[in-house]
Amino acid sequence: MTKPQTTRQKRANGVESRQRILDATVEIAGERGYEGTSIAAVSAACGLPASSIYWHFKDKDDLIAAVIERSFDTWLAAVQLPGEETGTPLERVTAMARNVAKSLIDAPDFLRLGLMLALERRPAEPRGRTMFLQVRDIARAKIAETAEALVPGLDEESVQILTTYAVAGADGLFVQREINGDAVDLVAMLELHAQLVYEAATRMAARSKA
Amino acid sequence: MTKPQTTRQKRANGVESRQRILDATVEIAGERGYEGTSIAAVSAACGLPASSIYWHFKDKDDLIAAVIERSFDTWLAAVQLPGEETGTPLERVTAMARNVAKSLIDAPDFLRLGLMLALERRPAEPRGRTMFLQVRDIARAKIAETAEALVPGLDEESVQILTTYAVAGADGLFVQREINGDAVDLVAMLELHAQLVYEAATRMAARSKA
DNA sequence: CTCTTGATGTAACGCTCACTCCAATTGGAA
DNA sequence: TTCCAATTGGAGTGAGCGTTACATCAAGAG
Repeated sequence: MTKPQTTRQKRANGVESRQRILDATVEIAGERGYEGTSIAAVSAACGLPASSIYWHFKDKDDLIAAVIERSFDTWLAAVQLPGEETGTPLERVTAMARNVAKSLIDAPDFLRLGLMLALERRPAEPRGRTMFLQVRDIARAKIAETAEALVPGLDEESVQILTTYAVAGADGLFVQREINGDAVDLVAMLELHAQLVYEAATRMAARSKA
Repeated sequence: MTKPQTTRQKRANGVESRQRILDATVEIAGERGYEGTSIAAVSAACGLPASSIYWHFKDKDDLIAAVIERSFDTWLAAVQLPGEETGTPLERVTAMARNVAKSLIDAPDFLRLGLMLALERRPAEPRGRTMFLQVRDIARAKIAETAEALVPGLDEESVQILTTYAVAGADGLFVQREINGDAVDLVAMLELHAQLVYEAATRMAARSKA
């Protein structure tokens, strides 16, 4: 997900410029969506001319995809930081939810922009949308994995249902917070969500064994 | 929400034209979002020139707001149709969730376009977004009302938490279905959601009494 | 028939869009 | 010093945007 540094490049501020362009883009795209993100606006926000943007990125599609990629890296780093891997299964699930909540508060750009792209269905699907769905599947797979590890005895279908429900709850609560702002206590809500999902999981596992 | 028919107007197809414009707009806006919805595209889709669109609607903002308004009416009619008002509280909540699921499958435009508008945060907020948030609060109030009626003993804060969680689950599951298509059984997932919310509610009520 | 009003058709307006061309600058390599 | 390649600056492209002006048409009213 990060560029290999084959040749040392200190002489010009190319790398820094690239970051500044991405910073400006994630801000604007997170506010106005794909179509609403104009190259002129990005240029004004980062202080670099349009030609520089097109030197660093092939086209607008490429720029948006790069933003998704980088903001996913940021979010993934935030969500994986404190690896609380001790305690009861319920405690571990709750800690996981708390991490997700904090990371979504600290780095909301990834999910906000991603959901906007995901809801749009234009004829020629932009690369950014595909990229979002791909990295989202990675997160989904990790959740499924965790479910199987912490709640033994779950059949395949139950895991799928629980995973879908878990992701949906996170998405929905995130949307609520985006709409209502700090009035929504994302940490508390996601902890509640984790608890409810965990209970549903244990019940499904018990039913599956019987 | 609907126009009063003061004078009979049979001579020209004005009312029908208005509907055709709204139909075309909801289709395009549901695919491409606010900025992606061009008057030219709407004009091509409904077969009427741009001037007709501007005769029926003040500007693009007005057009999108009208689409939100009409699709909310459609959705509200769908969700209120079969008034299952008998049975245990859990059965009633589940029936309610089933109605919501069916209505979202039959008339997804309202929520899809609304969520897209809600996630966007442009400087000059479009009327369509405000309209969506308003009608969404209506739905939210109805859920809170139902919670208090079916689960007595809930304090104010618990009602707010439960309502937020209930709406978030519906939003999130809807998004999942928009992304993954028919692979997501929206009816089953929302029934599960209703069950989990109901159990959480009874537990909160019990804890509140103690 | 004429007059009025609702509605459509045609053609443009000024502006912004994504994108390109190319000259200028910059700093390390030779 | 000369050269080269990585960037930047700025002007410009045609296409599309939202919106408007205005002529035109259909039909009920007088």
